[in-house]
Amino acid sequence: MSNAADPACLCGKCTSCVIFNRSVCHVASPEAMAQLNRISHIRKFARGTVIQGQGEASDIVGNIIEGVVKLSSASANGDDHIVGLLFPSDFFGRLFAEESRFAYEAVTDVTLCAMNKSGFERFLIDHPEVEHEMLKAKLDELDAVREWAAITNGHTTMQRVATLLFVFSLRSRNQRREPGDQSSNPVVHVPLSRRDIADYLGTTPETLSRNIQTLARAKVIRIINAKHFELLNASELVRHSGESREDLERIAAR
Amino acid sequence: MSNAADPACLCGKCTSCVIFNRSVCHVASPEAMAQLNRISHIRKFARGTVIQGQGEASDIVGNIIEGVVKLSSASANGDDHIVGLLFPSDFFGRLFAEESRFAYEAVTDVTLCAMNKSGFERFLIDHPEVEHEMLKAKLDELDAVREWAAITNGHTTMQRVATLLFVFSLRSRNQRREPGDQSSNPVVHVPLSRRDIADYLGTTPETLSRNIQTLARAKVIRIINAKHFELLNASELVRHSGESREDLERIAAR
DNA sequence: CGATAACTTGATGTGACTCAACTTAAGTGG
DNA sequence: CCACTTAAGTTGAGTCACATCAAGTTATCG
Repeated sequence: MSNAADPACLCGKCTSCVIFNRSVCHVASPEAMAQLNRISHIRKFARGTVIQGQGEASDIVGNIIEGVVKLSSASANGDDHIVGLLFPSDFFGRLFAEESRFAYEAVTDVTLCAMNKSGFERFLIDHPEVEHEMLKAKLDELDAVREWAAITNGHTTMQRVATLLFVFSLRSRNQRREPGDQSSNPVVHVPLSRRDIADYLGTTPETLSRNIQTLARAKVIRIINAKHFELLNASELVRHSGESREDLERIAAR
Repeated sequence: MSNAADPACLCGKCTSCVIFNRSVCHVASPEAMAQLNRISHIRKFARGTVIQGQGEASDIVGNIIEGVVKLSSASANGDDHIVGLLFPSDFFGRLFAEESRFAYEAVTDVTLCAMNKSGFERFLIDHPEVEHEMLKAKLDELDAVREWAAITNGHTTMQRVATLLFVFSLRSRNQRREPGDQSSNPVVHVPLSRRDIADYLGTTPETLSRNIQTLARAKVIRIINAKHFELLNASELVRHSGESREDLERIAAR
């Protein structure tokens, strides 16, 4: 296990990292990289695992390497709402706080580049250039969360559904097609259950289903299976979203 | 105008700052304070002024000393939504971005401790301890925005109205009463128009008005005038909000 | 292959938006 | 300082999108 080519070997872990360019790590100096290599370790969580419960003491942070994590908040009356989704290269966990206000749950199988929270906090003090990058990332995230809040607030369910589908289509643009799929149209992969999508959009599974079926009947999309859709008419989808294409692309970009 | 006691004199501006303790400035060293004193200046904006338009190049940043600023986003179809409110000691403006995604508008008369954006960005590079404080503040803000999004998403209009009133009551707890007000009950001051409140809560002025009147008929509040309410029954208001008191206090705290 | 969960479809009720009239407050100029 | 104007807020009636309850259908997994 001391082979330098072995991805599990600490020595080369970060240099072969698939999300390196998009994570905060890319500004780290060689010395900082070596230290990150020392304090980080790969951890995997199965789909459905609650990585961190709401209100629990937060002790791990890190970057998502693979999979999707949902951030949710349960209110007093019991119903919980998804307040965010984290994708590969997104930073995971809550720095500089005793506990997490939100629950983190693996929506798919998840691979994490995990670090001890206080260990990483100490690292940041020594490496302001990484903390600077972290601040920039969080400012972008703040804008994105506000933008998403504006969408879920002021739009119809159909507009939200169309927005989500289009944004996911842009995100999964460069992913491989489903096996056996011959079409030249883009395939949108939404790795969430209907319930999770509904929670994220602030609606119910029933209403969500109706809207998806309506889009399918209108030949805007074709339902391949519960989590895959063929995009038949992108501009119609944009029209249904009520947003301009530029705005949608900006949302997807983050 | 070179008198050291003169608040307009640069020399003593920051040391007499009323929001110093709550702003990021409080971690600045004496040397850093001197530099902040040099690059900052007080600016005032009249109620209704658009301090920065959506998509405009952002050139000024700073702290709000007095007043309320609304952050809003207008979508393609024209309707705009308030995605945030900024209060005294909150940081204003968008660092590390060419333009602002949102419009900043003075909801009341506003006093700002303004700085040139790139000037402050350069200052942060030299003073990582302030940038660190900025990161912590933004992480708190991120949680608060997500929490608010969860509230506006999954609750009825009445619950949102009650939440807003209660949170504002906690915020204005230590403010002076309206002149001539004899009651011992707390007075909630909401310095926003019905339209602005409606935009913030994701509803319409009509529906908002109906809910406020319902609360008044139920003797939960008494309407003093359009922007002032006497809080007659706090626990009933909490009950209407659908949130636990602790959650509401946490939201108000930020 | 049977059991359980996820998803879809249908029928029904209602909260909130819309359109419209009215009332009250806030500015403005004579 | 008061009449006039205009904006802000309230109230009412009608409609509709969406939630809810319920049943059926299709996946998923042991």
